[in-house]
Amino acid sequence: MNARSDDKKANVAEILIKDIFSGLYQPGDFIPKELEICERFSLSRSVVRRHLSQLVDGGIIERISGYGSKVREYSEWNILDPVVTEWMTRFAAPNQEIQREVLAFRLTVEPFVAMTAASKATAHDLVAIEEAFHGMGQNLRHSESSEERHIHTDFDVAFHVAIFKATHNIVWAQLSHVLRPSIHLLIAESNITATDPEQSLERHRTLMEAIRMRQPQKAFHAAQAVLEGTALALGLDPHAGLIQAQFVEPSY
Amino acid sequence: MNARSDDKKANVAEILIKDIFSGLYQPGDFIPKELEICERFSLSRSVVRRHLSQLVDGGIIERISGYGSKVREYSEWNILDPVVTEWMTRFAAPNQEIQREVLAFRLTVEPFVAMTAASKATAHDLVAIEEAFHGMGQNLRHSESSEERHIHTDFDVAFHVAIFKATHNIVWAQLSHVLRPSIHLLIAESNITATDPEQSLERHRTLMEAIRMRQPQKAFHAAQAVLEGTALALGLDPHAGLIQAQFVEPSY
DNA sequence: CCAAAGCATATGTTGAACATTAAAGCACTA
DNA sequence: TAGTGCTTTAATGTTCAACATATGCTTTGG
Repeated sequence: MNARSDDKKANVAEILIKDIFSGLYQPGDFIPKELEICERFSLSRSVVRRHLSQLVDGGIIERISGYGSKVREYSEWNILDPVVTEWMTRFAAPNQEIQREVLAFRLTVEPFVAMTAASKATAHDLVAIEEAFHGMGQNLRHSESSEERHIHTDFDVAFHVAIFKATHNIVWAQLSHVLRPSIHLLIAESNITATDPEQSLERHRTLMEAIRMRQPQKAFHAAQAVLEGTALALGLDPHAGLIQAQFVEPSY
Repeated sequence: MNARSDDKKANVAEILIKDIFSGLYQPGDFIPKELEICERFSLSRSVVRRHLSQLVDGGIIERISGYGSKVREYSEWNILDPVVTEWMTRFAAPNQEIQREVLAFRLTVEPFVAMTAASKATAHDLVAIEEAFHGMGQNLRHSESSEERHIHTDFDVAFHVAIFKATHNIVWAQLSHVLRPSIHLLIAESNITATDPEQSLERHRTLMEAIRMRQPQKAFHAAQAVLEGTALALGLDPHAGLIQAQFVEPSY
């Protein structure tokens, strides 16, 4: 009877996810059987099965009828599933490998998104972007407590998502929803280790102004600069696996 | 007592999806209540609820406790969810609007993927791409029966997926899984109406060679050419709602 | 020694009872 | 008569228990 079994409201899916992320259950391993989980958390089979099916939907586990539930290889996980990215944000923050992959993807995609936004953004979009930016500035100045930092991070995420939406393309808008937790993860991590938050804010301002002034190419480079700043704050090499720089320069 | 109610094995989720795609239930409308569905298809509430929750996961419907299930706006749909793309592939084929959206999605994304693949592809990746390409060529020459055409389509899909994988980025690789059904849809449709399959094959070869020769810019344009060919075969305007054209043209 | 039948166990499916929520109708009051 | 609050009604949400099916292991017969 540990602390867990007393908490009737415990989200079994999240507890299992934590155990999987921590390495207690590794790919190939089998997690406890349904009835064991039922007994341990004093839950009915229905609720346990519903939670387990969340893990199945996320590609985390594979259920073998009459045998058990096996943890799948990391490459099989649906990391684009909003539920999974949410879990990753909350429970797998220290995983450098995944951070690097997500950052590489964003470095490929976000400059292009910013460029599109620069040519498509309406006044309404600019309002959203500007509000997020001002929120970042406000909470930057007195970011003593961890709570203040959290608010700053929220505005930072809102800033990036607003740019995705300003493309007025349903695909990018959808991707922003999916990437949202990942963006949150990267920002939260980088803000902790950020050496110069003022400079980061200035990079964001440059990006915002480029979009406002309808300067796609400038927006492209400004977005790159923002993400490179994030990469440096994380101690990652921003140029690992990048190619679009050589693509853009000729157009100057 | 229509034909449907006799088919006990009818997949309720798919039937509802078909009705929604056909416009019988439009965004804002309410679909039939659980018990009505139960009676109409002679199914228990458990199975009906499980199917309805699939639609909820896909963002297709919103369930309001004590009231009903409302069809959500198209923009709310999780078109990146593999299940949803699968449905779109199978039930929305005649829907030009959705085809256009899917094509716009790929036209936005695949040139970037090809570009990344050109700088990242290993010899092993090239083998996969080349095998798919040769498979396309083989089944192009004697594509009399519909079965032969099906094989050709499979190789075509494999070709595009192999390029996604060649980026060696887990996010792009995941996106290829998600896009797979959509790619299949577009290719199958375009192959039927294709006026010049030889020319299409040649465009694929150009793309493959660009990746092999590590020429990111050439790969970018080659991927665009392939997709524009697909668009023309579908009778769609490849430049409708696209933005990267203005980005690419300066580099000519 | 091998193979087929049987057993034990774990997951899959179903139906019913009960709980919760939201809209609509009704009565009471200012 | 308009408005407020309670009751009713009908839908969705939750839980439980019984039964069905699949898998691995054991036993038994040749």
